[in-house]
Parts: sequence; structure tokens; C-alpha cells
Amino acid sequence: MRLLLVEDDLILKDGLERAFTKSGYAVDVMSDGDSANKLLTYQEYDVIVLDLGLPKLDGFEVLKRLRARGNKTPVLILTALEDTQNRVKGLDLGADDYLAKPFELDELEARVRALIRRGVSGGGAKISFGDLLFDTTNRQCTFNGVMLSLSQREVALLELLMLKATKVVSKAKILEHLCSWDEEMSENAVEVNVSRLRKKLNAFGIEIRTIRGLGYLLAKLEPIT
Amino acid sequence: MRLLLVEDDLILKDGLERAFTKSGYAVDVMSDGDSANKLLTYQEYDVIVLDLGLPKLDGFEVLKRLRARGNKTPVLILTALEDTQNRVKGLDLGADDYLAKPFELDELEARVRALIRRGVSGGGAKISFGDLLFDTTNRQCTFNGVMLSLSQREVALLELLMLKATKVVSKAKILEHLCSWDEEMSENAVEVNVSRLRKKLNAFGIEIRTIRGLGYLLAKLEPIT
DNA sequence: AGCAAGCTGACACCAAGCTGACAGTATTTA
DNA sequence: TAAATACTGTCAGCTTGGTGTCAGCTTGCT
Repeated sequence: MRLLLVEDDLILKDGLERAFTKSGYAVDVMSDGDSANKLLTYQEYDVIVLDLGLPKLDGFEVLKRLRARGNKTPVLILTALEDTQNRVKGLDLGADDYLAKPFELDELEARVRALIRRGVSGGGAKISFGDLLFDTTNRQCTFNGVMLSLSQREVALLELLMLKATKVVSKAKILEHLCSWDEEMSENAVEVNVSRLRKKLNAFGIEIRTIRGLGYLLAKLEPIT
Repeated sequence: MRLLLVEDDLILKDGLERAFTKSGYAVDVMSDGDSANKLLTYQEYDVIVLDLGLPKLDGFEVLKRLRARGNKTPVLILTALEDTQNRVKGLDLGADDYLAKPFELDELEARVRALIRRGVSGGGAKISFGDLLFDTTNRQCTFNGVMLSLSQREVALLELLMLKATKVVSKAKILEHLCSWDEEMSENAVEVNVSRLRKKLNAFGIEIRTIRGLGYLLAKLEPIT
């Protein structure tokens, strides 16, 4: 899942970026409101973590313009402790959640997960596809209770495929969701990752079907019609 | 579907051409307003993507003259970021949609699809013919929920036949829609493609009927009267 | 019958996609 | 801290599938 972090405090920025990256997100970081605003006019994210006090263009404005463009990406705002007024203002402007500083990293991650879930899979902590069950909380996947041993990349790929289950996901889309801007990856890398995941899933009767020229989709292992 | 791209920026031009071609459009590219204008006096397209800043004749003028000739082909204009004035001017002159640079390729493609839909089939994301359902968004076709495995060429051909359902489509028309100018194709190639698609559709009780000397049309598999 | 239009199996070429091997990096273990 | 292990991107060579061409056949019209 792709996450945008907008934060000007150096220490917080680095810490959060590292933490989210470690948790398997593709993270882009912006440290001022203006750049973030511009970036958001053409780049889609699954979730945005937005500090309100920003140089050049404050968080409120970034949020306001985002919503004015009809963009519904979930946004979590970071506010100063007990700053009730700004918190309310943020929610009014279309933020989906807030967190007061200082906060626990765990809690931030939990809320981000909740936002992604709410947006894409309708609220459940788990995504299922046939007998495959994906737990977004601890990012693990089980098949009839048997835990699959997957690498982070494989988990991220499977998550995406399961979220879009039975719909075609293009290689470009996969690239976009697995990588932030500073890490680049060839399309062949996607093929390699698909190949690896596919091998593991085949053992459980789940197939990653290739739609030549379009992308991949998750399916039960059945004859193609 | 046949698309005209009018863009003078080399990199953008190449990128878009490749992307649209990959998505199954027949793409022609012009890099100045004058040539585009001349071309448009005699060549029909399903959609036009028009940059406003062009050498020789600017995009506004191309658009204005196009509409002055009574041509209603949907036009999407590309404007500079936050260039509200020009955007408004473009829409006033008869553009159907606009997109500010820089933009996401996905979004451009989505809007182009939307324009084609709006223009030809009245707005639905899907075209249906009997139990056959064509999803223009992800360019897939299902029969009672079963996905057909079609190549890009077959998809493009079927899309055209379904849009004109029960009307005769000439070989020339098909050629025109499947090929841009730099790729040439014999009429026999159309026959071959029809033959291939026909075989797949017959399995679902859908027939491509040949009207000798005129072209083809889509029909339910019933005795001919 | 004879001719033109259309059909289709076979073929060849090319691009897309697959995957085993490898190497660089990060992480874990002793 | 050093060695072992696991992760992941790149590459090269291979396989698969899409597509146009062609040749020889079928169909339908006069």
C-alpha cells in the first residue's frame, strides 16, 4: 500500500518513514504543504498522514484543496495535544481521523491500517478470497488455518491482488503500489515477484492468472473458459 | 477505437502514444496545430486529446475550427497546472473535458474512456448485447459472468461490433478503427480477425453475420430470415 | 459454370511473459 | 562480530501467445 507522509519535523519524519517502510508500505515523504499539494494533483495514494503545521501551505489548505478536487483518499491528521479546535476544523474539512502528538507509533499504525481497510474492504480487519484469509493487522495470510510463509514483497503483492480480487491489476499499478518514488523497479521485477508468489499459491489451489497485455488477477484454479 | 493525439512535447508524445496503443487504441499523432487541423477536415476519430500550447496553430484554434465545421468528436484538452483561465476558455470553445499537467496516465485513460462512452453509448461503463457484457473500463468481456479470453485485437473488434450492434460495419470501417496509419493491414487481416473472434463467440450463441459486399454485424445465433 | 468475395488452417515473426541463476543487501544467529 | 540465512532486483535465455500473410478452399451470385 502506498502512503504519503507530510511532515516537516526532521526527527519525526525520519522515524515514521522508517517505521512505515518496515511495515511494508511504499512511503513517499513531503516536508512542506506546497510540494505535497502539487504531488497530490497527480499521484494517488492509499492513505495520507498529514501534519497540520507545515511551511508554505498549511495542512488545512492541503486537505481542503485535495477534497475540492474530489479526491477521497483517506487522510489522518496529526494535531498538537488538546488542540481541539484545529482537530475539529480538520475533520470538518474532510479528514478521516486524527491523532494528537505525542502519540504511540503502534497507535498510528493501527489507525492507518483501519483507514485503509475502511476505504477499500469495507471495514473488516481481514480480507478473504476463497479459503485464503489475509489478516491486515499482522499482515499474515492463512489458508484454512495454515500460515503461508511469505516475504514482505509477496505479502504486499498478495494484499493488492486480494483487495482487487477477480479484477485485473496491471503491472504499472503493482509497481505503483509496491514502490515509492525513490526506489525504482523494472516491470520484470513484478514478473519475478508474481512468479514467486504464484508458485506458493499454486500449492493451495489459488492461481494468479496472466491477462496478456493487461495484468494479473487472482482466481480459483479452474479451467479457463 | 481511434484516437488522435495532438502534442508537441516529444517525451509526452511518445509516452502517451505507447500507452494508448498498449491499451488497444489505434493512435495517430500530430505535433503541430496546422497539420492536426488539416487532418481533422477529412479524418474521423472517436476521441481527440489536444494540447493547447502548439506550434503553428494553437489548440484553441484547432478546437474552434473543428466545432465550426460541425464536428462533435469528443475532445479532451491538456492544460498547464492551475491555468484556470485557459481551461475555461477551452471548455467554452467546446472541449468536453480537461486535464491539468502534470497528470496521472491512469486518470487520462479513464477520462478518455469516459468521453468515448458518453459520446457513443450514452454514458454506461458497460455495453451489453444479449448476455454479452463488455466492460469498457478494464476492456473485458463476460458472457453470463464467464470471462472470455480475447486478445487485444479481438477485444477492439468486438467493442466496435457491440457499439454498432445489429448494424452493418464495413471492412473499411473496421480497418480504420483497428489501425493507425503507421501500421498497415490488408482487408484479409480483418477477415482473419473476424474468423478468430467468430469462433470464440459461436461457443456462446453469438454470431458475426457476414453481409456479402457490405461488412459484418453482430447477431444472436438464429436462423436467418 | 465461372468469377469474385469471403473463410480458414498453416506458417513465421515478434513481443510479452516466465523463471533459474546470480549478486548485493539486510537480517538473524552463534 | 562474523558467518549464515533470507530477501529481492537484474539478467539472460527460453516459452508462450498474438497477429499478419499466404494459399487454397468454400460460398454465393449471375
